[in-house]
Amino acid sequence: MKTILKKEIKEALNKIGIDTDVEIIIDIPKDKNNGDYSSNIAMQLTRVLKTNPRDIADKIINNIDNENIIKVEIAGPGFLNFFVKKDYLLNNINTVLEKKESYGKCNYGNKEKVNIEYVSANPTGFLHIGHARGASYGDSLARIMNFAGFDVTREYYINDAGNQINNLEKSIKVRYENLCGIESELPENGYHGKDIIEVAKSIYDEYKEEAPNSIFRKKGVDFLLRQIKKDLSDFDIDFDVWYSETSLYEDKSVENVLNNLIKNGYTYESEDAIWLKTTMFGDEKDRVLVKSDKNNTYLLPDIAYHINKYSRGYDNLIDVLGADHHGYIARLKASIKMMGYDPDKLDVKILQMVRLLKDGEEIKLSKRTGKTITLNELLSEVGKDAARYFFSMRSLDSQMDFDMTLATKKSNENPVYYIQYAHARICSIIREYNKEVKQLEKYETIESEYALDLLNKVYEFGNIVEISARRREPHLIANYVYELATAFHSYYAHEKVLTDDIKYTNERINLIAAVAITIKNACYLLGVDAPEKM
RNA sequence: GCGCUCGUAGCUCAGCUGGAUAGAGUGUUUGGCUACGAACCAAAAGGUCAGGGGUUCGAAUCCCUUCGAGCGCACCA
Repeated sequence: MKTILKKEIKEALNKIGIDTDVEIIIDIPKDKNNGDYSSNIAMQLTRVLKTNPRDIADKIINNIDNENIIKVEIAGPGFLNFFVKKDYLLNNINTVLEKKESYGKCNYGNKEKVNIEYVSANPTGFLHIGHARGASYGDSLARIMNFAGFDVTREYYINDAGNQINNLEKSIKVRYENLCGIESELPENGYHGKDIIEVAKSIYDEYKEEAPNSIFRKKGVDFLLRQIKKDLSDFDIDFDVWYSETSLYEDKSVENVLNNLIKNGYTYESEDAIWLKTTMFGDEKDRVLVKSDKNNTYLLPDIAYHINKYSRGYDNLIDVLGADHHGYIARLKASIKMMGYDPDKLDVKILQMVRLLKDGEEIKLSKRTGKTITLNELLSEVGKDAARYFFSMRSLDSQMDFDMTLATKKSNENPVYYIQYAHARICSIIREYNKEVKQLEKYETIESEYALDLLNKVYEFGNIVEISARRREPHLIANYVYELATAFHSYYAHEKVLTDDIKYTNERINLIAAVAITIKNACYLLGVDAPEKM
């Protein structure tokens, strides 16, 4: 409908002899007295044409003629308010029933290849609540972009090669020795969490007191990675590719990248280390690639990794990182530029920190002390749907508080139940109806304000998916589905669905069935279930 | 000190990238089940959009500045 109106306005402008490249924007006014749709085009054009916006609006109206448009009004300073026939809304009921789980899909993405990398937590411990936000965001974004017609790859980068793995190895070994009754102290940068004790225990169970030195590293990474995969899967988070940092050493990518950078003169040696001239491309200082002890910094293999992703032919790369990594973006992008790739194709999404509260007091997360709340604990205490929705509903930019006591004790206050309740209610009515839901040729009895509001919301869904994908903001879907549930609950309270009038009933059953499909699809995009009973 | 992200109702947050009277939830006050699920609906109250300047027909939104918060500013990852 928006595109029809845009075209209509464009043609009207042509008829008046106005040729402009000003984008025509169609809005849906909050107040229904201002029409079904509105445009501010006349006000936009005042700057160009230097005439009164109401005069321009008047001319446009006189040149608009479309069977779907009932009337156009000029309002306020010069808004064009369109009132349109409701047929398109009513016909949309059949569209929804026909498309079912693919209702809301579109071709906005044009099959472009997108790689989204998220979570990518080091396999040095269990996932904790801080990872949950990124996981939730990345997964929902992948679902949404996929729905919007992108060819999405979900990827997890496993940092199984760096210094932190050496620390992991040492930490496990100490815990293992403790189990064997040997006194032993954790190293300075060791991991203190109970997850490490679990790893040591599993090794002890397998080898008793005769574990060979060589196995701690591999056993540790394997054990933790297995647990990470399980936790993510319980959280309904999937990946297509698990990319190992070690493999970048094995196939010489890291070496090649280093040689390439040296060859092209982007490096220099100083104080026995190899530096990269990232300041050439906007970074605030140059960065070390190879330390004086000949070990690589994190940056070098990460460049190799990103170059690998580029060379796999993605049109767009998305990295999801925590706020504590934002200073890292500039050097990464500078490096990518040096390697001859376009850094603008890489979009780094920064998610703000989650502050964890318990009984209103802040709990500091720390891997060193091992004081964390794991993803696993979160799931068992709060539940997957409540947790997923909670993370989905806020924009990435907001720092959020997660109050465990509130989340567990008052779990019914989580808006996700409000949404699921709407879905369950509809399913319950359809069960009562106890007949097959079939498309109807005509819808003639649906006309109440509540029903039309509800239909409008259902109709909006495709548009919301597209905006959400374009802006890469899943929280728009979360807000949308909440509003849809509100529209349904309100409708439900004002109008009965099941009556003795068969035609009346059939039309309304189709209406609410379409709502249920839309709720379910939106919930799917958020990784939330839409149960039929609760 | 310098960068990034923010500051919106008592609290937690939206606000469709500049539009019409700034919206939800929660909390407070009130009304509604012998109706297809009351985990619901309806109503009231609650605002200097952190403060100050600027840009224009029009600013919570863009620019400058002050104040405040979180996070960065490693030969850590």
